[in-house]
Amino acid sequence: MLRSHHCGALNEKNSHEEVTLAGWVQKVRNKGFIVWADLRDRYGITQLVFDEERTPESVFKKSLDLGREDVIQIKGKVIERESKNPNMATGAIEILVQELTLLNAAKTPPFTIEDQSDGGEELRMQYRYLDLRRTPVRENLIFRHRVSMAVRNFLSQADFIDVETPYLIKSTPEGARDFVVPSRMNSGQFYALPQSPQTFKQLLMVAGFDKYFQIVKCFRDEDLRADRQPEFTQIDCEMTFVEQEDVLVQFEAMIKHLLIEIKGVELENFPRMTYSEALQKYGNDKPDIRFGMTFGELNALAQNKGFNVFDSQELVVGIAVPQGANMTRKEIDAWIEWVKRPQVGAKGLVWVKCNEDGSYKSSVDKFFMEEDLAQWAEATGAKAGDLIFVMAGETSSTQSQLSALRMEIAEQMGLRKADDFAALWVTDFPLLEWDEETQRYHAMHHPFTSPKREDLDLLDSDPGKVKANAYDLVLNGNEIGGGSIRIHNTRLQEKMFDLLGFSKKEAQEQFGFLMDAFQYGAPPHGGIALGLDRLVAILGGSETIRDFIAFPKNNNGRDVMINAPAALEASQLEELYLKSLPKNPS
RNA sequence: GGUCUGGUAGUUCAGUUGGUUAGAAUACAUGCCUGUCACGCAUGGGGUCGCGGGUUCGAGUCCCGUCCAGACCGCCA
Repeated sequence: MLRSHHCGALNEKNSHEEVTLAGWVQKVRNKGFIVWADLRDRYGITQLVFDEERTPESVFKKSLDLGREDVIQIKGKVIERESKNPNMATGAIEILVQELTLLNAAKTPPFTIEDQSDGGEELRMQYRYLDLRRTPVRENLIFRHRVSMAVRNFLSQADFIDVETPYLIKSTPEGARDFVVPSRMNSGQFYALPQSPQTFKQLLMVAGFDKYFQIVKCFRDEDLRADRQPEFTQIDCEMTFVEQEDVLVQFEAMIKHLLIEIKGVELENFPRMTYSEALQKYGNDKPDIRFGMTFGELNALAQNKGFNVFDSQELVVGIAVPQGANMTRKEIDAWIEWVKRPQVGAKGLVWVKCNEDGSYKSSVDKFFMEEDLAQWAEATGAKAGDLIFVMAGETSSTQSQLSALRMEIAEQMGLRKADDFAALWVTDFPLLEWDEETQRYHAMHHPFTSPKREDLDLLDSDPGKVKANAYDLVLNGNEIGGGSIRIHNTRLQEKMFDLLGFSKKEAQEQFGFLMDAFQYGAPPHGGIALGLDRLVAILGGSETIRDFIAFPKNNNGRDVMINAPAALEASQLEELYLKSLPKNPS
């Protein structure tokens, strides 16, 4: 062993002990007659002292050459400090060094390895192995480890079995774009990386595994976001002989367990909200319910009163901003500009100030009486001192625009607190979604989701109205999981593919194995998949999953450290039966 | 595919209306310092102002294009 202790271990009780330590030089403070060096490892920092009088001369001389991030080993004696540092775990002691070995000298790193680094995002990603030495980044990964272990322990104790499923599978046209991998042994053919182990876990249910889980990488070739990476980790679960209620109860218990174990927070029972209720009240199928500002529909109150902008629209809807009445005209205008940005895309914003004295002042005073505005206040739940923002337009876009405004206002008012947690289930999603572009239905969840029994008749007459046995788990306004009760009947599955525009032949080619399996005694089953990256980030108080991934990709899906993706040599392309492409001039 | 913001010293940033030799902090180097711990003090080196073009007597600054980064919209069964 190169060390007897780690750098967070020693305190007064170890005084006079001879120890051997190894680690990285965090910082050197040279006072002339005496040199201190902070020695760092994963566990902490221990101060080394080199002294003209008490350290052998050759060792003292060597200490003058120590630089940041040098890897060293020292032997010395634990002594009490003359001036102690109460802010450090090891602040009462230091090591009087007798021997110093430079194990590996380090170049000066391009940014400081401190909690508050001077390095920017891009540079730290390029030298991610240095960034990972920083305490906050290291602790994020250790935090992830704790969450992941808590999940494993919980599920294992609940009789779930961890089964690995293949990464080299088959591309399917449904859903996200696939990452594909050319096959050398099968010319012109390609594997695809799984977007989810969906069909495999269903086959495990057919195989009788009863309860399965896997913490597994999934891959989607779509554009990135702060909360989306092309490869990400799911807590993938499936259960046999269950109905929707069983799945919700099981995984609500898991999330509650995690919150207690990881954050010491006890959650109330999760509210249940239907998809349509979520849209009506929050304009969003993943509402943040930690604060109010719920939607108030104003169609009946605001239409046909002479204000043309409202009259022709499908939906007039408002929210009450608490204590918003004292906003200045300039601040209100800034919000109007904000919603008009192309990312939000609203045409405008009507405002009503609910003054403390019970009077109302609005941007539409010409068209509405105070009595009208008082009714709006009631419909949106606005109290004296609040401000009402109103939007009008086509239902779904207006809902999402007002929702964007609601979230941004809450963010700026500090209502989205990182250490405040509220989860809910969103249920009764539509089974299908009409896609204007391709003029056909898409599965809202995925093609294996079962329709609600009471809606089976609608499958032929009005498929768009069919509700699914599908549910999402929402935490603090983020979708952290989604699942469904699956189809386990061949005929229903065939019907589903038919609705989605698959020919019999296509369905057979792509999912024949699954429909075959359903004919050999497939039990009723269902499950859920939770995004581990997002879950960890939110529990850790962030919505940026990159901070909780050891080696994440950047905005363009690149790993700037290893510089991937990259071009292939012509010989390699040939071997894979791929034509060589013109090289990117960069 | 689109919108917005940014790109100036190793790093993080400032740089006014277009006008002298482009600054600060930090990091780095050298020296000093008898208990530092964000040590202190002094000195020093360090710049293709992302790249290309244009306007102008003159461009870090204005215009066009382009590349890179970040956030978002589309997309994400």
